Amino acid sequence: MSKHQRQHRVIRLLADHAVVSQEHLVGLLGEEGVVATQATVSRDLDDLGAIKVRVPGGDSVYAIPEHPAERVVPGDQLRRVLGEWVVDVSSSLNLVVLRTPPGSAHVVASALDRAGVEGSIGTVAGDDTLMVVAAEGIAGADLADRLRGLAGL
Amino acid sequence: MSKHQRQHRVIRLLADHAVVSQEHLVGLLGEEGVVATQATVSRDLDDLGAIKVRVPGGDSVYAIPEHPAERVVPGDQLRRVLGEWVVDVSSSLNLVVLRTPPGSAHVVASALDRAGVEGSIGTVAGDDTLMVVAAEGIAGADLADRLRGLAGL
DNA sequence: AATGTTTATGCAGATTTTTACATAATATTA
DNA sequence: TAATATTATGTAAAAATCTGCATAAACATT
Repeated sequence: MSKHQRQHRVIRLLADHAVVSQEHLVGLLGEEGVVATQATVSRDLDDLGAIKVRVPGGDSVYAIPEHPAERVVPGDQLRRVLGEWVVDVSSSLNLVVLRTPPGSAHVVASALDRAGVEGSIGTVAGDDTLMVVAAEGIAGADLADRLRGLAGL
Repeated sequence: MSKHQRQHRVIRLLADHAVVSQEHLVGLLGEEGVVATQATVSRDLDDLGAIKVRVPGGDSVYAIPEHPAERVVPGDQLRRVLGEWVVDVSSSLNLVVLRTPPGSAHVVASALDRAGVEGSIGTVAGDDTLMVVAAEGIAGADLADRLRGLAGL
């Protein structure tokens, strides 16, 4: 059971149950035969950008914000994705073009979107190429430099 | 410098230079400041599906087949990709539906395409979902079972 | 504020991945 | 075919990742 697979179960469990604590979540995972400790689910919830929200009745349950903008990919996680998948960065005017191995552009675009990179107003991804549109007043070259840094290039 | 990043350089170097041996490639990488041994580039070339082709003049150089179908993702590599990214597998008639984390469906589809999975005639990927079309005479459920196995589910 | 509950995190061990070294296997050339 | 050059691979070390334990920090309740 990979980390992604466990985290997918977490997402489903949060949708299906009113999970009030991390120990609760550990229990629910256990019922599915997935063993994990509170420390691990704490990190999973962090990875997934989950938040605890108050619900009518006074108690609070975990949930994953619908709107991606509310989710936050911690900088560390973004760096990990860029470092692994981005193989080239270039720019022109207000655009930054990132290259990836075949089929991987969406992974990177998705991470960038969720991380809400400062100075980027959006991304589009093809198969092995994605473009990041720099906000007005932001030079693509500067944004490119920043992304290059994150990618370790 | 991640493995993907190094392999991307290999692809570029093979396109730009007539690389006659793995030691040659090691040298070219070295010129770019990337240190790697012959054993490593041997595995890289394998990962990339590179082949050695005869060119006019009698010597043979490395190249990566244009047509993806000529490339082969070794079974081990495919298993790795599916195990990491596939979080759910289901099927209906001649279709298998795979779910992945957001943005990762293309990675999986791309790997499946290049691996040339027996009984699959093609894939389409969205953001977190991809479909595999089973060949006529192949039950989607059977194909699904096989993929589930590869994904460790 | 004190107590109890819940969550985050430093650290170490376990696991996985990557890579180099050494060498076996293969291919090439004389 | 023998000698040489090239490539593949078993093995171990290094590096990176993941996870549990222990505990600190944060939060809630009385």
